[in-house]
Parts: sequence; C-alpha cells; structure tokens
Amino acid sequence: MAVAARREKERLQRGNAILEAARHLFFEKGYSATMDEIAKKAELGKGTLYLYFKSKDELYVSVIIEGFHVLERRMERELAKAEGPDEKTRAIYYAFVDHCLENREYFRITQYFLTEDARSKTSRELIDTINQASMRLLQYGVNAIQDGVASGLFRDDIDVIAASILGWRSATGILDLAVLDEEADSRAGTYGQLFDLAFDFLMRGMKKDRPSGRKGAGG
Amino acid sequence: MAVAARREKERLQRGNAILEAARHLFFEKGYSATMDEIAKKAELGKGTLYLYFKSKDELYVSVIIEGFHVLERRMERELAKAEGPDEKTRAIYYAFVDHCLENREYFRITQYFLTEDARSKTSRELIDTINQASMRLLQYGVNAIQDGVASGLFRDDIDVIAASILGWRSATGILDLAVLDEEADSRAGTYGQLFDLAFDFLMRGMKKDRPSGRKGAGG
DNA sequence: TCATATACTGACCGTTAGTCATATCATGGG
DNA sequence: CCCATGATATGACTAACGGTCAGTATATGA
Repeated sequence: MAVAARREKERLQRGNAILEAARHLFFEKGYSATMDEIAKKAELGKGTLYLYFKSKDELYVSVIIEGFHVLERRMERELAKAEGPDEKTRAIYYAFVDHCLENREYFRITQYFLTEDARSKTSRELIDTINQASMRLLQYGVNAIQDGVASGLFRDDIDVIAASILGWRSATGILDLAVLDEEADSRAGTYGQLFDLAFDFLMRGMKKDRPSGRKGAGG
Repeated sequence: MAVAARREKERLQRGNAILEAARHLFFEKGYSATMDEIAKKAELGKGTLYLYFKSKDELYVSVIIEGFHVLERRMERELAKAEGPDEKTRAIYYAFVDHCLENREYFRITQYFLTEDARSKTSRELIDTINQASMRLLQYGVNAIQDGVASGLFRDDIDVIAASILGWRSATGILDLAVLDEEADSRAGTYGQLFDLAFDFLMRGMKKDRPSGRKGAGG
C-alpha cells in the first residue's frame, strides 16, 4: 500500500509549489505581496495555503530559511577551495557578502523580518528559527578565525566569537546600504571598496603585529 | 489682527500634539500602531490627523526625524567636550551608539522604515528625507576623521568618507542585534564589548603604523 | 456502488489606512 | 446683538488585507 507514501510525496510537492510562488512574489513585492496573489500564482485556493503554512509569516520565514541554505552551501564550497586560515576567513566573509549581493532579494526579505516583526506582533518562534540559522552560519566564521589563532596568524588574546560577530555585523551594516541602493550593481564600485575596507580593518585588528614579517602560509 | 498668527500657533500645537501621541504609540507598538489609536490618544478625530500629515508613513517618518535631531544635539554636546581628533572621533562614535541604546525605540522604528518600506510601496521622498538626515550626521564623523588625518594621527592614504561609513555601519549592524535583544540593557555586557571592539579595530585601521611608539595623546 | 476519509475552496469576518460629505466654530460686518 | 462666511474638525464609509470555516470535490476500499 504505497498510498501513504504517494500522499506524502504529493504533499511535499504542493508545499514546494507554494513556496516557489511565494518566493517569486515576496522577491518582487516584498512583504506586501498578498496571500491571494500567492494562491493565484500557485493555482490554488487561498484556504489551501493555510493547510501547508500556518500563517503568512511562517511562509515568509520559510523563504528566508531557503536563503540560509543557499548561503551555507556556498560557504562550504568556498571553504573547500581555501587553504590556510587567512584564505578561509576571507572565503567565509566574501561568501556571505557575495551571496547577499547576488541574491539581494533574500537579504532584503530577511532584514525586513528582523526589524518590525521582531516586535510583539509575530511569534517569538519564527524569530528564533532565523536566529538559530544565523548562529549556525556564524560558526563558520568562528571556526576560521579559531584556526587563525591556533596557527599563530591571529593574536591569541582576541575574542574569537566577538571578532566573528563584528565581521558579520559590519558586512550586514554595509549590505543594508548596498542592497537598498538599486543602482549599485555588483561588488565593484563604492560598496565593493567598503566591503574590502571592512575586511581589511578586521584582519589588521586580528593579526599579530608583525609590521615586517612574512605572510607565509601558516602550516 | 493677530488672528493669522494665533492660527499658525494653534496649528503648530496641534501638529505637536499629534506627533507626541504618535511617538508614544509607535514606540509602544511599532509600525502596527493604528491611526485610530493615535487619533484617540491625541483626542482628535482620525480625519484631523490627515489634515496635518499626508499619510501614516509621513507621520511615522516625522517621529524618526525627531530622533535625528536629538542625536545631532548630543553629537554637538559631546564634540564640545572632546579635544583632539582621537577624542573627537571617539565622541562621535559613542554619541551615536549611546543615543541608539538609550533611545532604542527611535532606533527601532528608524531601522524598520529603511527595510521593507524602502520597497516600492512608499514614496521615495520619505526615504530620501531620512537619507539626507543620515548624510548630515555622517558629516560629523567625516570631519573628525579628516581632522585626524590633517593632524597626522591617521594615515593620509585612507578614504575618509569610506572610513566614516564603515564606523557608522559597523555600529548599526551591532545595534540591530543589541536593540532587538530585549534583555541586554546598557553598553555594559556583551554588546558593549562589541561596540568597543568595532571602534578599536576601526582606529587601528586608520592610525599610522607605530608598532613600538608610545600611545600618548597626539597633540 | 457507496460510505468514509482526505484535500481543497472561496465567501465571509474583523481590522486598517485613507476619504469625504457633513457638522462645528470663530470672525467681522450689519 | 445676529448672521453669513470660510476655516477646521469629524467619523461613517470604502477598499484591501490576513485568516477562517462550512461546504464541495476527490480518492480509497469494502
């Protein structure tokens, strides 16, 4: 009796169809895309959406979480190519920045949810989901910097977690500007310079003071 | 005939009464505070609100702009107390950070408006109003750093504007975290450490390399 | 063929930003 | 004093939203 299994498969497919319609519309119109529109795009009745997602917010957050998965895969990919803590730290930082620039809609909708809706309105649960996903990705930065400390590239008196958060939040702060600015296209131009500066200052801050030392790869 | 003058005065008073009611409610409930609530609090009919402010968004932004004025006065005050570019840079940075922490509601509602509503929904005009106010305040940072370069404290190959933006955006990125976190109270604790780290790395990045020199105030 | 369970639907509800026909009030001439 | 005039204030109304639920359609297995 493969009925139950097929049912399950169909259920997943429907869920994905809704998610896809939602992604398109949230990307296009932001949070103000309506459930009616999404239902229409998914070729379903509005009520059906609520069989798969408890609320508009839950659907919205599902799209956000998608974005986190995309970013995590990218980080893994870039990390695999990098050698040594210097490159790894750089790989994580720019994987984040480039992901957000190339998929600015994911970034935009994520940032939205973390402001107003963090207020009483929405369930704490959804916020926590996003926070947990953030912490998971932050760990990549922590690990890279930790390696840097272990290998002697970075000072051993730095707070590894604080430094990671700083890198993350500096990039996010700049991304807010860059992504809001419709004109600016890629990492080139003014914003690219800013991301580089942020990374440069972060590295200078962490590296051991070796004004004249060589930069050989730390074994 | 002082009629016109009195009318004008009354008009201003009404406007302020509405603004005050709006501030209280936006602070308490965020953007989801309703125009009906604000009207009730201001002891006016809802329609009256629309004689003084074109839309809910315009009223909301008016409250935001209030916050910018408060911050600017604080910057002026702190700047007056500071001597030399090191202290001045520090004064501007912490005036910003402390203002946002002590008046987190102003920060919260500002950040909200700069995300979702930046999308097509609202008039570009309102966004621009906020951007102009931001640029005005950014100038305080630019001036302080410029002084630092002129006095030889900072390297003369740094991009003064980029460095200012970096300080601003790093602080904002951390503030997003700190202000969202209901628990965290003041500049003490984990977040305080982060703000300090951000400032420290910024200064290290800008200062001339003097690995062995003394840190005495550069006069 | 039909009873039952499962999945879908859209008319409906409460709520909200914004509008506008109407009501209220102050002013100054008669 | 009284009333005509214009300025100001009002809240019932509309359209649009998220969310609900009574009812419909479809699939299953006896």
